[in-house]
Amino acid sequence: MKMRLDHPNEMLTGLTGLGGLSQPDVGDPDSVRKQQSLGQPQQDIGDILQQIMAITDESLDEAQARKHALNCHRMKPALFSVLCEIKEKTVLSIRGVQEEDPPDPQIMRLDNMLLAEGVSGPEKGGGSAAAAAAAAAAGGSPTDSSIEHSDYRAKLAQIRQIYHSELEKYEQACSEFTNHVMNLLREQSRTRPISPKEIERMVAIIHRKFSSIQMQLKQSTCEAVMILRSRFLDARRKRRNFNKQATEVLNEYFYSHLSNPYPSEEAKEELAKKCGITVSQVSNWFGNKRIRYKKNIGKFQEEANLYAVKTAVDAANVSAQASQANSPATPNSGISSIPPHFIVLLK
DNA sequence: CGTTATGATTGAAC
DNA sequence: GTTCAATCATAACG
Repeated sequence: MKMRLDHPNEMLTGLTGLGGLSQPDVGDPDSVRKQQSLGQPQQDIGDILQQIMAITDESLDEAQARKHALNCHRMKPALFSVLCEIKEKTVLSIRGVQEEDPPDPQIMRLDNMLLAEGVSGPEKGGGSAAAAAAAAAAGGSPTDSSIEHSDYRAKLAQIRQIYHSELEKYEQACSEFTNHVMNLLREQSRTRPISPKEIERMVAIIHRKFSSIQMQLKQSTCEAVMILRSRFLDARRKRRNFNKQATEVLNEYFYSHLSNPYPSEEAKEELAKKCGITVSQVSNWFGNKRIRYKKNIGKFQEEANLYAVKTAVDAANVSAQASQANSPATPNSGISSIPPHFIVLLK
């Protein structure tokens, strides 16, 4: 199975666009420069670009020094307060882009499924519980089914491992990136006003972006699990016949209740226990048997006679004992020739 | 091989 | 929910 997982870096590039979004143009380096040369004629843009392009490693120190000088400029506090004022006015327009919806229904759905499948959640113990339940549902003799499912479990564990390592990677990348951005903002807050709310908003944006990637991961993991399930757990692919004794028991019941071959829930449970199969398998068997018997009664005649004799003997024994004990029991089982309305009266 | 038997699944019906 | 009918996919058989 191939897991299509997008690399975190891809979204990092996408995030930069979002980060700048709706950010008022009050604090870029350009405006700082303008503050410094407030009284002088406007500098040519080309000039500035030239300066930027001319920056080299050696000039970085110089730039740092200039920045420091800027911070210590006597006009700085006053300008900063002006910026704060502007910001105060524009901050109103920023609001309203804040509505959140933390309980994303889709991610909840995926989470639930991964949990049910044993991919997320507790280690091995919980993981094999789902597999064990599936094994029980698949039925068959317990000897060979465990071998098949060990393969399944190994594959599931593999998916699980990939899922968790990817998840961890994403989380690490997310916190790293968040830290980076926060540091950047904190650094910038020395030259432009940045409210804690803004930082919060930024962090929220980052987290949202990362959680959308997480959802992709969860989605593809779910897909992989579903494929695995259909490959290994689709019992149709590895059908095993019931053992002889089980079919014996089922046939016995079927032909001894031929007039009404519909076992009740309790009867099904008992048959299931006797045959070492599940209740739904019993239901399947009776469903198949009824339709196939009806379709070609002739073909089953021999079988019917065989079991009829068998149960007739049993019934004879039972009724003999019963009639010996007390009142004549109703030989209601077997190929009863008593009309339905009499049976009703006898109940 | 092809054929038949058989357990499971699916979709419609009640 | 169950049952029927058709169908699928495999096992068992010759």
